[in-house]
Amino acid sequence: MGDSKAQSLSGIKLLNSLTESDLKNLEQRCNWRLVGQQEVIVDRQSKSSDVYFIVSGKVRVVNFSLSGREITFDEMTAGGYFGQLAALDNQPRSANVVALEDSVLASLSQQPFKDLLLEYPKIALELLLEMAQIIRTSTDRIMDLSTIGANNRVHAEILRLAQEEILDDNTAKIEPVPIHGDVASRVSTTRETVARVFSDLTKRKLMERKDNALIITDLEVLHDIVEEFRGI
Amino acid sequence: MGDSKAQSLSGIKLLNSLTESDLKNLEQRCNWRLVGQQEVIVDRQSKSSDVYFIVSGKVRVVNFSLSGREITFDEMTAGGYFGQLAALDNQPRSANVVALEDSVLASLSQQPFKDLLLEYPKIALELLLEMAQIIRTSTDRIMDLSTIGANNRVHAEILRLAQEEILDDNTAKIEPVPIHGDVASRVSTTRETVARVFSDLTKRKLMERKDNALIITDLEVLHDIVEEFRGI
DNA sequence: TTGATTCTGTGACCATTGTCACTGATGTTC
DNA sequence: GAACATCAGTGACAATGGTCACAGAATCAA
Repeated sequence: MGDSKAQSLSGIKLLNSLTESDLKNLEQRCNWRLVGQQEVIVDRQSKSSDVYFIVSGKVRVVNFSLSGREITFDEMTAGGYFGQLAALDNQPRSANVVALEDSVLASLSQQPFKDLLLEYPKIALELLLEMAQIIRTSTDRIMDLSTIGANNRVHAEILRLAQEEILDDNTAKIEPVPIHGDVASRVSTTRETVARVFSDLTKRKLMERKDNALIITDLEVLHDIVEEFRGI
Repeated sequence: MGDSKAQSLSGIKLLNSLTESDLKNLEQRCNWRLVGQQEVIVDRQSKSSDVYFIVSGKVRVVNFSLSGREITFDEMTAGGYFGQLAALDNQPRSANVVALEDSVLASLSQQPFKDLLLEYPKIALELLLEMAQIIRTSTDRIMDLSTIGANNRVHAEILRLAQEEILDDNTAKIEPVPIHGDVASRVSTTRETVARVFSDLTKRKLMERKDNALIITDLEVLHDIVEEFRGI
Protein backbone atom coordinates (compact mmCIF):
# COMPACT_ATOMS: atom_id res chain seq x y z
CA MET A 1 0.00 0.00 0.00
CA GLY A 2 2.61 2.54 0.96
CA ASP A 3 1.75 5.92 2.38
CA SER A 4 -1.98 6.23 1.93
CA LYS A 5 -1.87 9.76 3.21
CA ALA A 6 0.24 10.90 0.31
CA GLN A 7 -1.50 12.71 -2.49
CA SER A 8 -1.63 9.61 -4.59
CA LEU A 9 -4.12 8.36 -7.13
CA SER A 10 -2.64 4.88 -7.23
CA GLY A 11 -5.69 3.39 -5.56
CA ILE A 12 -8.17 4.60 -8.18
CA LYS A 13 -9.18 1.63 -10.25
CA LEU A 14 -10.31 3.75 -13.18
CA LEU A 15 -6.78 5.00 -13.62
CA ASN A 16 -5.15 1.59 -13.43
CA SER A 17 -3.87 1.66 -16.95
CA LEU A 18 -1.81 4.84 -16.50
CA THR A 19 1.93 4.56 -16.20
CA GLU A 20 3.60 5.62 -12.97
CA SER A 21 4.78 8.87 -14.49
CA ASP A 22 1.51 9.76 -16.18
CA LEU A 23 -0.24 9.17 -12.88
CA LYS A 24 2.20 11.52 -11.13
CA ASN A 25 1.48 14.04 -13.78
CA LEU A 26 -2.22 13.74 -13.29
CA GLU A 27 -1.84 14.04 -9.53
CA GLN A 28 -0.31 17.46 -10.04
CA ARG A 29 -3.20 18.61 -12.12
CA CYS A 30 -5.69 17.65 -9.43
CA ASN A 31 -7.05 19.84 -6.72
CA TRP A 32 -6.61 18.14 -3.38
CA ARG A 33 -9.19 18.61 -0.74
CA LEU A 34 -10.00 17.34 2.72
CA VAL A 35 -13.71 17.30 3.47
CA GLY A 36 -15.34 16.76 6.84
CA GLN A 37 -18.13 14.42 7.72
CA GLN A 38 -21.53 15.68 6.56
CA GLU A 39 -19.96 18.16 4.21
CA VAL A 40 -21.73 18.60 0.88
CA ILE A 41 -19.20 18.02 -1.88
CA VAL A 42 -21.45 18.33 -4.91
CA ASP A 43 -24.76 20.11 -4.97
CA ARG A 44 -27.54 19.07 -7.31
CA GLN A 45 -28.41 21.59 -9.99
CA SER A 46 -25.12 23.39 -9.51
CA LYS A 47 -23.14 23.80 -12.66
CA SER A 48 -19.70 22.72 -11.57
CA SER A 49 -18.25 19.96 -13.69
CA ASP A 50 -15.21 18.48 -11.97
CA VAL A 51 -14.66 14.78 -11.48
CA TYR A 52 -13.74 13.67 -7.96
CA PHE A 53 -11.56 10.75 -7.01
CA ILE A 54 -11.96 9.34 -3.51
CA VAL A 55 -8.53 8.81 -2.03
CA SER A 56 -9.85 7.94 1.40
CA GLY A 57 -13.13 8.15 3.26
CA LYS A 58 -16.70 7.50 2.24
CA VAL A 59 -19.41 9.43 0.41
CA ARG A 60 -23.10 9.07 -0.34
CA VAL A 61 -24.86 10.03 -3.57
CA VAL A 62 -28.29 11.22 -2.60
CA ASN A 63 -31.24 13.35 -3.66
CA PHE A 64 -34.15 14.90 -1.83
CA SER A 65 -37.71 15.41 -2.89
CA LEU A 66 -39.39 18.71 -2.17
CA SER A 67 -41.27 17.03 0.65
CA GLY A 68 -37.93 16.26 2.24
CA ARG A 69 -37.83 12.58 1.43
CA GLU A 70 -34.29 11.32 0.95
CA ILE A 71 -33.38 8.95 -1.90
CA THR A 72 -29.98 7.28 -1.73
CA PHE A 73 -28.45 6.27 -5.05
CA ASP A 74 -25.06 4.97 -4.07
CA GLU A 75 -22.30 4.98 -1.50
CA MET A 76 -18.64 4.90 -2.41
CA THR A 77 -15.35 4.47 -0.63
CA ALA A 78 -11.65 4.88 -1.35
CA GLY A 79 -10.81 4.04 -4.96
CA GLY A 80 -14.12 5.27 -6.30
CA TYR A 81 -14.97 8.42 -8.18
CA PHE A 82 -18.00 10.53 -8.94
CA GLY A 83 -19.04 13.59 -10.89
CA GLN A 84 -18.39 12.02 -14.29
CA LEU A 85 -21.82 12.84 -15.71
CA ALA A 86 -21.46 16.60 -15.53
CA ALA A 87 -17.85 16.31 -16.64
CA LEU A 88 -18.96 14.43 -19.73
CA ASP A 89 -22.04 16.36 -20.79
CA ASN A 90 -21.71 19.66 -19.01
CA GLN A 91 -25.26 19.50 -17.71
CA PRO A 92 -26.12 20.45 -14.13
CA ARG A 93 -25.31 17.92 -11.44
CA SER A 94 -27.80 15.08 -11.29
CA ALA A 95 -27.46 14.47 -7.56
CA ASN A 96 -25.88 15.63 -4.34
CA VAL A 97 -22.78 14.01 -2.93
CA VAL A 98 -22.18 14.17 0.82
CA ALA A 99 -19.22 12.96 2.85
CA LEU A 100 -20.17 10.23 5.33
CA GLU A 101 -16.70 10.33 6.89
CA ASP A 102 -13.81 12.74 6.79
CA SER A 103 -12.44 12.13 3.32
CA VAL A 104 -9.57 13.01 1.05
CA LEU A 105 -10.62 13.90 -2.48
CA ALA A 106 -8.78 14.80 -5.64
CA SER A 107 -10.76 16.75 -8.21
CA LEU A 108 -9.98 17.14 -11.87
CA SER A 109 -11.54 19.74 -14.14
CA GLN A 110 -13.69 18.85 -17.07
CA GLN A 111 -11.24 19.49 -19.88
CA PRO A 112 -8.28 17.56 -18.48
CA PHE A 113 -10.67 14.71 -17.73
CA LYS A 114 -11.95 14.63 -21.29
CA ASP A 115 -8.41 14.86 -22.59
CA LEU A 116 -7.52 11.89 -20.46
CA LEU A 117 -10.31 9.87 -22.04
CA LEU A 118 -9.25 10.79 -25.54
CA GLU A 119 -5.61 10.09 -24.86
CA TYR A 120 -6.14 6.80 -23.04
CA PRO A 121 -8.93 4.83 -24.70
CA LYS A 122 -8.47 2.12 -22.10
CA ILE A 123 -9.60 4.51 -19.42
CA ALA A 124 -12.58 5.47 -21.55
CA LEU A 125 -13.43 1.79 -21.93
CA GLU A 126 -13.12 1.20 -18.20
CA LEU A 127 -15.39 4.18 -17.57
CA LEU A 128 -17.88 2.78 -20.06
CA LEU A 129 -17.84 -0.53 -18.21
CA GLU A 130 -18.57 1.10 -14.90
CA MET A 131 -21.28 3.33 -16.32
CA ALA A 132 -22.85 0.24 -17.86
CA GLN A 133 -22.96 -1.20 -14.36
CA ILE A 134 -24.68 1.93 -13.08
CA ILE A 135 -27.30 1.61 -15.80
CA ARG A 136 -27.89 -2.03 -14.91
CA THR A 137 -28.33 -1.18 -11.25
CA SER A 138 -30.73 1.63 -12.11
CA THR A 139 -32.72 -0.65 -14.37
CA ASP A 140 -33.08 -3.19 -11.60
CA ARG A 141 -34.16 -0.51 -9.17
CA ILE A 142 -36.78 0.80 -11.58
CA MET A 143 -38.08 -2.75 -11.98
CA ASP A 144 -38.24 -3.19 -8.22
CA LEU A 145 -39.98 0.11 -7.67
CA SER A 146 -42.46 -0.71 -10.42
CA THR A 147 -43.29 -4.28 -9.61
CA ILE A 148 -42.75 -5.15 -5.97
CA GLY A 149 -44.11 -3.54 -2.85
CA ALA A 150 -42.27 -1.61 -0.16
CA ASN A 151 -42.11 -4.56 2.25
CA ASN A 152 -40.54 -6.78 -0.34
CA ARG A 153 -38.04 -4.17 -1.34
CA VAL A 154 -36.88 -4.16 2.26
CA HIS A 155 -36.62 -7.95 2.16
CA ALA A 156 -34.56 -7.71 -0.99
CA GLU A 157 -32.27 -5.12 0.56
CA ILE A 158 -31.67 -7.28 3.64
CA LEU A 159 -30.83 -10.17 1.38
CA ARG A 160 -28.43 -7.97 -0.55
CA LEU A 161 -26.71 -6.84 2.65
CA ALA A 162 -26.56 -10.44 3.83
CA GLN A 163 -24.54 -11.47 0.77
CA GLU A 164 -21.62 -9.51 2.12
CA GLU A 165 -20.85 -11.82 5.02
CA ILE A 166 -22.22 -15.29 4.66
CA LEU A 167 -21.46 -17.46 7.70
CA ASP A 168 -22.50 -20.84 6.43
CA ASP A 169 -24.76 -22.15 3.77
CA ASN A 170 -27.90 -20.77 5.28
CA THR A 171 -26.95 -18.00 7.69
CA ALA A 172 -25.33 -14.62 7.31
CA LYS A 173 -24.21 -11.69 9.42
CA ILE A 174 -24.92 -8.04 8.75
CA GLU A 175 -22.65 -5.81 10.75
CA PRO A 176 -23.11 -3.19 11.96
CA VAL A 177 -26.88 -3.17 12.32
CA PRO A 178 -28.08 -0.89 9.55
CA ILE A 179 -29.90 2.28 10.51
CA HIS A 180 -33.53 1.93 9.53
CA GLY A 181 -33.67 5.33 7.93
CA ASP A 182 -30.70 4.52 5.71
CA VAL A 183 -32.27 1.32 4.49
CA ALA A 184 -35.52 3.18 3.87
CA SER A 185 -33.72 5.75 1.77
CA ARG A 186 -32.05 3.08 -0.34
CA VAL A 187 -35.28 1.27 -1.18
CA SER A 188 -37.58 4.30 -1.25
CA THR A 189 -39.81 3.71 1.71
CA THR A 190 -40.13 5.02 5.27
CA ARG A 191 -38.21 4.09 8.38
CA GLU A 192 -41.46 2.88 9.93
CA THR A 193 -41.94 0.32 7.18
CA VAL A 194 -38.36 -0.87 7.65
CA ALA A 195 -38.91 -1.19 11.40
CA ARG A 196 -42.07 -3.22 10.83
CA VAL A 197 -40.38 -5.59 8.39
CA PHE A 198 -37.45 -6.06 10.79
CA SER A 199 -39.90 -6.77 13.61
CA ASP A 200 -41.81 -9.21 11.52
CA LEU A 201 -38.72 -11.13 10.38
CA THR A 202 -37.51 -11.31 13.97
CA LYS A 203 -40.87 -12.68 15.13
CA ARG A 204 -40.72 -15.25 12.36
CA LYS A 205 -37.25 -16.31 13.59
CA LEU A 206 -35.63 -15.47 10.27
CA MET A 207 -33.46 -12.80 11.81
CA GLU A 208 -32.07 -11.99 15.21
CA ARG A 209 -30.06 -9.25 16.75
CA LYS A 210 -26.76 -10.23 18.30
CA ASP A 211 -24.68 -7.48 19.87
CA ASN A 212 -23.94 -5.08 17.10
CA ALA A 213 -24.97 -7.35 14.26
CA LEU A 214 -28.00 -8.85 12.61
CA ILE A 215 -27.91 -12.59 12.06
CA ILE A 216 -29.99 -13.91 9.21
CA THR A 217 -30.86 -17.39 10.39
CA ASP A 218 -32.46 -18.72 7.25
CA LEU A 219 -31.18 -17.27 4.01
CA GLU A 220 -33.12 -19.76 1.96
CA VAL A 221 -36.50 -18.77 3.27
CA LEU A 222 -35.64 -15.10 2.96
CA HIS A 223 -34.53 -15.77 -0.58
CA ASP A 224 -37.83 -17.47 -1.31
CA ILE A 225 -39.79 -14.55 0.09
CA VAL A 226 -37.94 -12.18 -2.23
CA GLU A 227 -38.22 -14.35 -5.31
CA GLU A 228 -41.85 -15.11 -4.72
CA PHE A 229 -42.64 -11.59 -5.75
CA ARG A 230 -39.83 -10.41 -7.91
CA GLY A 231 -39.13 -13.70 -9.59
CA ILE A 232 -35.60 -13.19 -10.83
CA MET B 1 -30.44 10.96 -47.13
CA GLY B 2 -29.77 9.13 -50.38
CA ASP B 3 -30.99 5.61 -50.69
CA SER B 4 -32.18 4.78 -47.21
CA LYS B 5 -32.68 1.20 -48.23
CA ALA B 6 -29.01 0.71 -48.90
CA GLN B 7 -27.02 -1.05 -46.26
CA SER B 8 -25.64 2.17 -44.95
CA LEU B 9 -24.66 3.26 -41.46
CA SER B 10 -24.39 6.91 -42.44
CA GLY B 11 -27.43 7.82 -40.37
CA ILE B 12 -26.05 6.51 -37.08
CA LYS B 13 -25.04 9.47 -34.99
CA LEU B 14 -22.67 7.48 -32.82
CA LEU B 15 -20.55 6.76 -35.87
CA ASN B 16 -20.46 10.33 -37.08
CA SER B 17 -16.76 10.72 -36.62
CA LEU B 18 -15.82 7.85 -38.92
CA THR B 19 -14.47 8.62 -42.34
CA GLU B 20 -16.42 7.51 -45.39
CA SER B 21 -14.12 4.59 -46.00
CA ASP B 22 -13.96 3.42 -42.41
CA LEU B 23 -17.74 3.47 -42.33
CA LYS B 24 -17.87 1.35 -45.48
CA ASN B 25 -15.48 -1.01 -43.86
CA LEU B 26 -17.63 -1.26 -40.78
CA GLU B 27 -20.74 -1.82 -42.86
CA GLN B 28 -19.13 -4.94 -44.26
CA ARG B 29 -18.42 -6.30 -40.85
CA CYS B 30 -22.03 -5.92 -39.80
CA ASN B 31 -24.74 -8.48 -40.01
CA TRP B 32 -27.73 -7.03 -41.77
CA ARG B 33 -31.15 -8.08 -40.75
CA LEU B 34 -34.75 -7.23 -41.51
CA VAL B 35 -37.06 -7.76 -38.57
CA GLY B 36 -40.83 -7.75 -38.61
CA GLN B 37 -43.18 -5.89 -36.35
CA GLN B 38 -43.49 -7.49 -32.91
CA GLU B 39 -40.38 -9.53 -33.44
CA VAL B 40 -38.15 -9.94 -30.39
CA ILE B 41 -34.67 -8.78 -31.30
CA VAL B 42 -32.94 -9.14 -27.95
CA ASP B 43 -34.12 -11.36 -25.16
CA ARG B 44 -33.43 -10.49 -21.54
CA GLN B 45 -31.12 -12.88 -19.75
CA SER B 46 -29.83 -14.23 -23.02
CA LYS B 47 -26.09 -14.12 -23.39
CA SER B 48 -25.67 -12.68 -26.83
CA SER B 49 -23.53 -9.56 -26.91
CA ASP B 50 -23.90 -7.84 -30.26
CA VAL B 51 -24.60 -4.15 -30.68
CA TYR B 52 -27.47 -3.22 -32.99
CA PHE B 53 -27.73 -0.11 -35.12
CA ILE B 54 -31.19 0.92 -36.24
CA VAL B 55 -31.06 1.79 -39.92
CA SER B 56 -34.80 2.18 -40.24
CA GLY B 57 -37.87 1.39 -38.20
CA LYS B 58 -38.65 1.61 -34.52
CA VAL B 59 -37.97 -0.51 -31.46
CA ARG B 60 -38.99 -0.61 -27.82
CA VAL B 61 -36.80 -1.53 -24.86
CA VAL B 62 -39.01 -3.25 -22.37
CA ASN B 63 -39.09 -5.66 -19.44
CA PHE B 64 -41.79 -7.75 -17.83
CA SER B 65 -42.37 -8.65 -14.24
CA LEU B 66 -43.32 -12.20 -13.37
CA SER B 67 -46.88 -11.02 -12.86
CA GLY B 68 -46.89 -9.93 -16.49
CA ARG B 69 -46.64 -6.23 -15.89
CA GLU B 70 -44.81 -4.46 -18.69
CA ILE B 71 -42.20 -1.76 -17.99
CA THR B 72 -41.06 0.34 -20.94
CA PHE B 73 -37.59 1.81 -20.70
CA ASP B 74 -37.12 3.48 -24.03
CA GLU B 75 -38.16 3.63 -27.64
CA MET B 76 -35.76 4.30 -30.46
CA THR B 77 -35.93 5.02 -34.16
CA ALA B 78 -33.58 5.19 -37.14
CA GLY B 79 -30.14 6.43 -36.18
CA GLY B 80 -30.25 4.87 -32.72
CA TYR B 81 -28.53 1.80 -31.37
CA PHE B 82 -28.92 -0.63 -28.51
CA GLY B 83 -27.23 -3.63 -26.95
CA GLN B 84 -24.16 -1.71 -25.85
CA LEU B 85 -24.32 -2.87 -22.24
CA ALA B 86 -23.80 -6.55 -22.94
CA ALA B 87 -21.24 -5.67 -25.61
CA LEU B 88 -19.26 -3.72 -23.06
CA ASP B 89 -19.44 -5.94 -20.01
CA ASN B 90 -20.42 -9.32 -21.41
CA GLN B 91 -23.17 -9.74 -18.83
CA PRO B 92 -26.58 -11.10 -19.80
CA ARG B 93 -28.95 -8.71 -21.53
CA SER B 94 -30.58 -6.27 -19.15
CA ALA B 95 -33.81 -5.91 -21.11
CA ASN B 96 -35.79 -7.13 -24.08
CA VAL B 97 -35.88 -5.21 -27.33
CA VAL B 98 -38.91 -5.61 -29.58
CA ALA B 99 -39.55 -4.19 -33.04
CA LEU B 100 -42.54 -1.83 -33.11
CA GLU B 101 -42.37 -1.59 -36.89
CA ASP B 102 -40.67 -3.57 -39.60
CA SER B 103 -37.08 -2.48 -39.19
CA VAL B 104 -33.67 -2.77 -40.76
CA LEU B 105 -30.91 -3.49 -38.29
CA ALA B 106 -27.15 -3.87 -38.54
CA SER B 107 -25.50 -5.82 -35.78
CA LEU B 108 -21.85 -5.80 -34.83
CA SER B 109 -20.18 -8.40 -32.64
CA GLN B 110 -18.67 -7.56 -29.31
CA GLN B 111 -15.02 -7.62 -30.25
CA PRO B 112 -15.19 -5.44 -33.36
CA PHE B 113 -17.30 -3.01 -31.34
CA LYS B 114 -14.74 -2.81 -28.57
CA ASP B 115 -11.98 -2.45 -31.13
CA LEU B 116 -13.88 0.42 -32.64
CA LEU B 117 -14.01 2.19 -29.28
CA LEU B 118 -10.31 1.70 -28.70
CA GLU B 119 -9.39 2.86 -32.17
CA TYR B 120 -11.70 5.87 -32.25
CA PRO B 121 -11.72 7.56 -28.86
CA LYS B 122 -14.19 10.09 -30.22
CA ILE B 123 -16.73 7.35 -30.65
CA ALA B 124 -16.06 6.17 -27.11
CA LEU B 125 -16.60 9.71 -25.88
CA GLU B 126 -19.85 10.03 -27.80
CA LEU B 127 -21.00 6.72 -26.34
CA LEU B 128 -20.09 7.96 -22.88
CA LEU B 129 -22.18 11.08 -23.48
CA GLU B 130 -25.20 9.09 -24.49
CA MET B 131 -24.84 6.65 -21.63
CA ALA B 132 -24.60 9.60 -19.27
CA GLN B 133 -27.94 10.71 -20.64
CA ILE B 134 -29.41 7.29 -19.98
CA ILE B 135 -28.22 7.47 -16.39
CA ARG B 136 -29.77 10.91 -15.97
CA THR B 137 -33.07 9.70 -17.33
CA SER B 138 -33.00 6.67 -15.04
CA THR B 139 -32.19 8.83 -12.05
CA ASP B 140 -35.16 11.06 -12.80
CA ARG B 141 -37.41 8.07 -13.18
CA ILE B 142 -36.27 6.63 -9.86
CA MET B 143 -36.98 9.97 -8.22
CA ASP B 144 -40.44 10.09 -9.78
CA LEU B 145 -41.25 6.54 -8.74
CA SER B 146 -40.04 7.25 -5.23
CA THR B 147 -41.61 10.59 -4.57
CA ILE B 148 -44.70 11.23 -6.65
CA GLY B 149 -47.85 9.20 -7.05
CA ALA B 150 -49.12 7.31 -10.06
CA ASN B 151 -51.59 10.04 -11.07
CA ASN B 152 -48.90 12.67 -11.07
CA ARG B 153 -46.56 10.51 -13.05
CA VAL B 154 -49.23 10.34 -15.72
CA HIS B 155 -49.54 14.14 -15.60
CA ALA B 156 -45.79 14.44 -15.99
CA GLU B 157 -45.80 12.07 -18.94
CA ILE B 158 -48.54 14.02 -20.71
CA LEU B 159 -46.57 17.18 -20.18
CA ARG B 160 -43.49 15.49 -21.60
CA LEU B 161 -45.41 14.35 -24.67
CA ALA B 162 -46.87 17.83 -25.06
CA GLN B 163 -43.40 19.36 -25.35
CA GLU B 164 -43.03 17.72 -28.71
CA GLU B 165 -45.58 19.84 -30.52
CA ILE B 166 -46.34 23.13 -28.86
CA LEU B 167 -48.98 25.13 -30.75
CA ASP B 168 -48.80 28.42 -28.97
CA ASP B 169 -47.62 29.62 -25.65
CA ASN B 170 -50.17 27.72 -23.68
CA THR B 171 -51.49 24.91 -25.85
CA ALA B 172 -49.99 21.83 -27.39
CA LYS B 173 -50.94 18.93 -29.58
CA ILE B 174 -50.18 15.28 -28.94
CA GLU B 175 -50.62 13.22 -32.06
CA PRO B 176 -51.51 10.47 -32.42
CA VAL B 177 -53.52 9.89 -29.26
CA PRO B 178 -51.30 7.72 -27.12
CA ILE B 179 -52.52 4.26 -26.20
CA HIS B 180 -53.33 4.19 -22.51
CA GLY B 181 -51.51 0.94 -21.92
CA ASP B 182 -48.34 2.34 -23.48
CA VAL B 183 -48.39 5.38 -21.27
CA ALA B 184 -49.03 3.16 -18.26
CA SER B 185 -46.03 1.04 -19.10
CA ARG B 186 -43.78 4.08 -19.39
CA VAL B 187 -44.73 5.49 -15.99
CA SER B 188 -45.27 2.21 -14.18
CA THR B 189 -48.96 2.23 -13.52
CA THR B 190 -52.07 0.59 -14.99
CA ARG B 191 -54.09 1.51 -18.04
CA GLU B 192 -57.08 2.13 -15.78
CA THR B 193 -55.22 4.82 -13.88
CA VAL B 194 -54.19 6.45 -17.16
CA ALA B 195 -57.79 6.38 -18.37
CA ARG B 196 -58.99 8.00 -15.14
CA VAL B 197 -56.40 10.76 -15.32
CA PHE B 198 -57.28 11.43 -18.97
CA SER B 199 -60.96 11.59 -18.03
CA ASP B 200 -60.30 13.90 -15.17
CA LEU B 201 -58.18 16.30 -17.24
CA THR B 202 -60.85 16.34 -19.92
CA LYS B 203 -63.53 17.14 -17.36
CA ARG B 204 -61.37 19.93 -16.01
CA LYS B 205 -61.07 21.32 -19.57
CA LEU B 206 -57.29 21.01 -19.55
CA MET B 207 -57.33 18.54 -22.40
CA GLU B 208 -59.61 17.65 -25.25
CA ARG B 209 -59.70 15.08 -27.95
CA LYS B 210 -59.72 16.36 -31.51
CA ASP B 211 -59.81 13.81 -34.28
CA ASN B 212 -56.70 11.77 -33.88
CA ALA B 213 -54.95 14.13 -31.48
CA LEU B 214 -55.07 15.33 -27.92
CA ILE B 215 -55.06 19.08 -27.45
CA ILE B 216 -53.64 20.33 -24.18
CA THR B 217 -55.54 23.56 -23.66
CA ASP B 218 -53.66 24.91 -20.70
CA LEU B 219 -50.03 23.92 -20.48
CA GLU B 220 -49.39 26.29 -17.61
CA VAL B 221 -51.93 24.75 -15.30
CA LEU B 222 -50.77 21.26 -16.22
CA HIS B 223 -47.24 22.37 -15.52
CA ASP B 224 -48.29 23.66 -12.14
CA ILE B 225 -49.99 20.41 -11.28
CA VAL B 226 -46.81 18.50 -12.05
CA GLU B 227 -44.49 20.85 -10.21
CA GLU B 228 -46.73 21.08 -7.21
CA PHE B 229 -45.71 17.57 -6.34
CA ARG B 230 -42.40 16.96 -7.93
CA GLY B 231 -40.98 20.41 -7.49
CA ILE B 232 -38.37 20.58 -10.20
C1' DT C 1 -70.97 -5.42 -43.41
C1' DT C 2 -69.98 -8.22 -40.02
C1' DG C 3 -67.36 -10.42 -36.84
C1' DA C 4 -63.25 -10.20 -34.20
C1' DT C 5 -59.97 -7.92 -31.79
C1' DT C 6 -58.14 -4.26 -29.46
C1' DC C 7 -58.83 -0.23 -26.84
C1' DT C 8 -61.45 2.81 -23.57
C1' DG C 9 -64.22 4.18 -19.57
C1' DT C 10 -65.90 3.54 -15.03
C1' DG C 11 -67.79 1.62 -10.67
C1' DA C 12 -66.79 -1.12 -6.48
C1' DC C 13 -63.71 -2.90 -3.42
C1' DC C 14 -59.77 -3.57 -0.59
C1' DA C 15 -54.68 -4.23 0.25
C1' DT C 16 -50.68 -1.76 0.95
C1' DT C 17 -48.30 1.56 3.05
C1' DG C 18 -47.53 6.35 4.18
C1' DT C 19 -48.54 9.65 7.96
C1' DC C 20 -49.03 11.05 12.61
C1' DA C 21 -48.28 10.67 17.24
C1' DC C 22 -46.18 8.83 20.94
C1' DT C 23 -43.14 5.98 24.10
C1' DG C 24 -39.10 3.82 25.03
C1' DA C 25 -34.18 2.70 24.10
C1' DT C 26 -29.57 3.84 23.22
C1' DG C 27 -25.70 6.63 22.89
C1' DT C 28 -23.00 10.95 23.53
C1' DT C 29 -21.30 15.04 25.64
C1' DC C 30 -19.93 18.12 29.16
C1' DG D 1 -24.40 10.82 35.47
C1' DA D 2 -27.74 14.15 33.75
C1' DA D 3 -29.37 16.09 29.81
C1' DC D 4 -29.84 15.84 24.97
C1' DA D 5 -30.06 13.92 20.64
C1' DT D 6 -30.70 10.23 17.74
C1' DC D 7 -32.81 5.89 16.76
C1' DA D 8 -36.40 2.18 17.20
C1' DG D 9 -40.97 0.29 17.75
C1' DT D 10 -45.85 0.33 17.26
C1' DG D 11 -50.87 1.54 17.08
C1' DA D 12 -54.52 4.02 14.51
C1' DC D 13 -56.07 6.01 10.45
C1' DA D 14 -56.65 7.38 5.74
C1' DA D 15 -55.42 7.79 0.97
C1' DT D 16 -53.76 6.08 -2.96
C1' DG D 17 -54.18 3.22 -6.50
C1' DG D 18 -54.26 -1.69 -8.05
C1' DT D 19 -57.61 -5.41 -9.26
C1' DC D 20 -61.75 -7.20 -11.10
C1' DA D 21 -65.61 -6.97 -13.87
C1' DC D 22 -68.14 -5.30 -17.48
C1' DA D 23 -70.07 -2.38 -21.21
C1' DG D 24 -69.33 0.44 -24.97
C1' DA D 25 -66.11 2.37 -28.99
C1' DA D 26 -63.06 1.89 -32.57
C1' DT D 27 -60.41 -0.39 -35.70
C1' DC D 28 -59.34 -3.97 -38.89
C1' DA D 29 -59.69 -7.83 -41.97
C1' DA D 30 -62.25 -10.55 -45.15
